[in-house]
Amino acid sequence: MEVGGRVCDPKSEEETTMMDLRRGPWTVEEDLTLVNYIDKHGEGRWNSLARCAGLKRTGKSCRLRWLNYLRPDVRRGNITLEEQLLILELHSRWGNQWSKIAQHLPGRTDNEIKNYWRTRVQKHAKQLKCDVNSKQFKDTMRYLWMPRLVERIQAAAAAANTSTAQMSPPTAAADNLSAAASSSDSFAAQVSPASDLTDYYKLSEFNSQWFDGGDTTDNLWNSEDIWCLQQQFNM
DNA sequence: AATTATGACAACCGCTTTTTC
DNA sequence: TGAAAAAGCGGTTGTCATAAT
Repeated sequence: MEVGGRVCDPKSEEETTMMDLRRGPWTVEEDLTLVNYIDKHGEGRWNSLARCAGLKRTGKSCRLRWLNYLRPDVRRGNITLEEQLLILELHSRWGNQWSKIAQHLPGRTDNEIKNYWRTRVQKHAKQLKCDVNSKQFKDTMRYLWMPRLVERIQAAAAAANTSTAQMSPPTAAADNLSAAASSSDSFAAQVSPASDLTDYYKLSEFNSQWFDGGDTTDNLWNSEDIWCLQQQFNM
């Protein structure tokens, strides 16, 4: 039997299904086996790949491990400010279409973005005691969080420019992000008529006093920010 | 120092869509 | 053209590290 260029013994397929499949975290040996096999034979046809490579894993599990962790172009490490802004913008347009969003963040996986959203963004919604899908929270993102991200990205770029002898212009990506944050076809224009935004602009003004430049990598709100927003939401 | 709570991320599950035969 | 298999996707859960008590 030949599957996707791979030759497998049909008996081994049956035997494999009879065997207990491994689950849970992958071992270094399993990772090496998978990487080496894909290096030699390419990816795809995951069920037969798992069998032929001798991995006691489902094809699904192999595919996920490869796509989310072992692929050479997977980018690891903290989500940057630019990436955060892009995620917020794209999510406001497309909702939970993680794979679609991931396509616009090279090296990031849908799983990683989904995890970011759940652990970071939804956490803020929870702190504000509002639903992550509520208009209030979306507008807060749109008119407070995203502009603040843009400010921080621009500030970081400016700082980098002044601190290096080799001046480089602001990145096109940063420009695009700024444009995205104010683009007319984006979420805000769709769901937030200007007449409804008075309160949020007030909120923005109100909170600007709290955005005093405290700088952390991924927390835009400190405890005081959260308190103030809560007061506003509870009005 | 031990225990508990929390956060981050990896992995699994169930369902839908696409591809193959 | 329809059935089966494979792939893809989003939601959920499990595991581990670290912070808090």
